Amino acid sequence: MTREEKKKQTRKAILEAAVRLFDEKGFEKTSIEELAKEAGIGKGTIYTYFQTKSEIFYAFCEEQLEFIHEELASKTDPDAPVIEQVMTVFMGEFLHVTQNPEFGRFFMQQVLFPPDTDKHRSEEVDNKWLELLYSIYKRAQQKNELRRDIDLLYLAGHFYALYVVVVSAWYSGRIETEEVAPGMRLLFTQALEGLAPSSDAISA
Amino acid sequence: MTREEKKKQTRKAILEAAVRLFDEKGFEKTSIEELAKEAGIGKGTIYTYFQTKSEIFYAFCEEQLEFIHEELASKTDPDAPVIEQVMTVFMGEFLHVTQNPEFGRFFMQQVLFPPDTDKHRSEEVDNKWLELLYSIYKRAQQKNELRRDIDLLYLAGHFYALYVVVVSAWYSGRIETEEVAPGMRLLFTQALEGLAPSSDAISA
DNA sequence: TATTAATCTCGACTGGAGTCGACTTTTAAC
DNA sequence: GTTAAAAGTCGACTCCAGTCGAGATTAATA
Repeated sequence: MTREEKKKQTRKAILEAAVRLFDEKGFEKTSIEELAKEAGIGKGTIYTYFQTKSEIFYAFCEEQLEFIHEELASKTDPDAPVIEQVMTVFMGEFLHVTQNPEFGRFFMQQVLFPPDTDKHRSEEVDNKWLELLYSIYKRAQQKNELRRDIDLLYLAGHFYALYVVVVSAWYSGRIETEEVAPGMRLLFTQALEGLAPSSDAISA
Repeated sequence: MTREEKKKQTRKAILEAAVRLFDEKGFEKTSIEELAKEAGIGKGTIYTYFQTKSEIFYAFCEEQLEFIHEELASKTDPDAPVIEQVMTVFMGEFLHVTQNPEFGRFFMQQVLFPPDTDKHRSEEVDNKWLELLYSIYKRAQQKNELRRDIDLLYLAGHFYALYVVVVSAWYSGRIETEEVAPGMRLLFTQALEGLAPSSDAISA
């Protein structure tokens, strides 16, 4: 069907224009009208493909996620201590997200505290992450690096929480870029000393 | 000076109008023009008192914080176990922040990931919280409920991180309202089992 | 191919945040 | 008290996200 194909092409054209413009001028400074022009269509047409500007943003994130996921999956050594794997993943994410700080800020805001309309979208993004992290935690549990009586979700939540607060501290200007990695490592270590099965097992 | 006084009055009038309208219709649905009308001044005048709409929001937060702070300070029993004190504070904050979910969502977004222009403002809000929490952690360290070799900032960051991730889970619809308190308690307990000085000291 | 229904496209339009410069009020100097 | 400058007030204006309905394009039927 010619019609279906055309729709897919148009959708792709919008997304490609979005990648180009968001990368160049950031999300907030790119207007829908510009985006439409860049994609070679009318403004109103955008809204038959995406309901809001932020929905375009989510689609954009999914593309980026796909990319960074592959990179990270290949970078992490499944036999390294869990803290190293988690550091690799989160530092990779941090560097990627803050490459364009404006984009990253919006990304964090939307994923952590989505408006009702975007809940579903933000959940999908989250789930992709959880998949990647679950495999790390599960393996660590099997290797007895992490307590087995803790639910994977709470394990994931615990580490994720620490990551978020570090990124937040960076955005608030409370820590500098070079303090991010050591700060994160310190928090993870603190967490591990409690999360580890035996009392005085792991330490920095 | 009559002029100074007048300015203070006008500022107060704007803030009072803001409290009324934000409370009634939420932040995003209150337009500056309405706000100006309610305060009995012109739209442009608002901008001589506050640079952006979100700055009005921060001033509003400071008022709210003042209020909830007093309430929480009186509610927390300094002799209770640290986990109880922390639960009281964060659950109090959670209930307050999510009383108007739209407001709370915006609040969390702005305080955690402020745009450059609002960094200073968001820091002030944070610092007020840290003051309250520091006193709890410090006392707990003295009572040997918390490890003494951990910097207060990292202690605070650790608990705060867990609070944030729970609120985020609630906003993302991953947990229901009645799961917030037990979820938070579970995470705090996990954290404590590592943060506590001796190996098997505290447990749920 | 002609006709009609369904679908898609568009840009003029609405409403709200933030700007700007003309206008008004206060202060201060004489 | 007059007047000039400084400070404050205002709403018309710009810019942008999102809406809407009129017009164009495609699909389906005969």
